[in-house]
Amino acid sequence: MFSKTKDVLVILGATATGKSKLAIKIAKECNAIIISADAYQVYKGLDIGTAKVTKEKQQGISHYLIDIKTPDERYSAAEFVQRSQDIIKHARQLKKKSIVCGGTALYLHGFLYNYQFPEKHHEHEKITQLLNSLSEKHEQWAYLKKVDPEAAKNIHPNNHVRIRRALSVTLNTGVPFSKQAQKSSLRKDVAIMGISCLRDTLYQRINKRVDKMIQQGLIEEVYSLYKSGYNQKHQALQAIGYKETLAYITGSLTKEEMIERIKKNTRHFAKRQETWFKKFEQINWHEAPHS
RNA sequence: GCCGAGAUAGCUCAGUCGGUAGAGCAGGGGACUGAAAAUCCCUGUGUCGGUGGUUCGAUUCCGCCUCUCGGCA
Repeated sequence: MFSKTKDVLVILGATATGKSKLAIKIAKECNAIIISADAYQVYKGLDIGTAKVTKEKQQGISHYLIDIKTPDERYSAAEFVQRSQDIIKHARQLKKKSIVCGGTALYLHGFLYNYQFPEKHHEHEKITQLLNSLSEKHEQWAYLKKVDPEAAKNIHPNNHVRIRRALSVTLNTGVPFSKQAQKSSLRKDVAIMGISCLRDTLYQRINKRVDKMIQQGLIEEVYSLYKSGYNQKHQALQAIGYKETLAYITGSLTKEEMIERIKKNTRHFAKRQETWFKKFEQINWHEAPHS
């Protein structure tokens, strides 16, 4: 797994394939620390629904990038890439190996291919106003086409989230969004291990895991977040398992609908993860351990 | 047992005034460079329950049969 030149192991795979457990096992054998590549395990209080590894299960292995944010804070791919970089440096000083383990594909891709994200900028007031004034369906896209035709070509007119980002970056930095992304190659210090699972089996595991989450108290967990004042406006509660449970708590879904919805959304999610991973190079695929 | 309603895609159903069918969901595929567990795109052939009849032609009309769901016994 590790070698002289590769002291970082990336473990990736769809949700519910048993990555975390495997990471701990390897970390114990190889004197490694674990860095979580997960967009939602960073949040304190989101434990059951994110399948966060408990302290006991961590078995003394240092886990990084877990519980570093409160649910009202934001987190991003750029922050992950930056922080994971720093942690690996730190680990090297301690003569430890690093395992990057998670399922947030954009983060992993950003890490592996050294994404250079645009300089952090504060959106100018004027630009925010301008963007907000472009409220009609395809107005923003038409505008993007004017300022960055290349980006407009690659982003579907309906994809308002990405259009909005492309516009914001282009207008605030003065450099077209499409020119910001530098193609770079896979970093040399990593080995990549992918955990695969047959679609049918994976879906069964997901269904089972969701039932287990409910048993373990997902609803109570979300309710307590809700009582603390967190709601669907916060990035943290957009996570699968949380948004649906919130809808149940506020009465727009029945319990059965909520559970089915969580399962379905998790299935869709797993499929999207797999689509991402097909793009990654040099993955050594391994069959998921039976659980 | 009688009366009524139904049987069409994996599911829920629409439809064809007779020219072999289409939506939603599920499922499948894809995009992705500071929200990514987000956001978005593409993708629908199935003995139209069985059988006989009318017809150039039936999933559509008629008869019978089977099954399902209501109601009455």
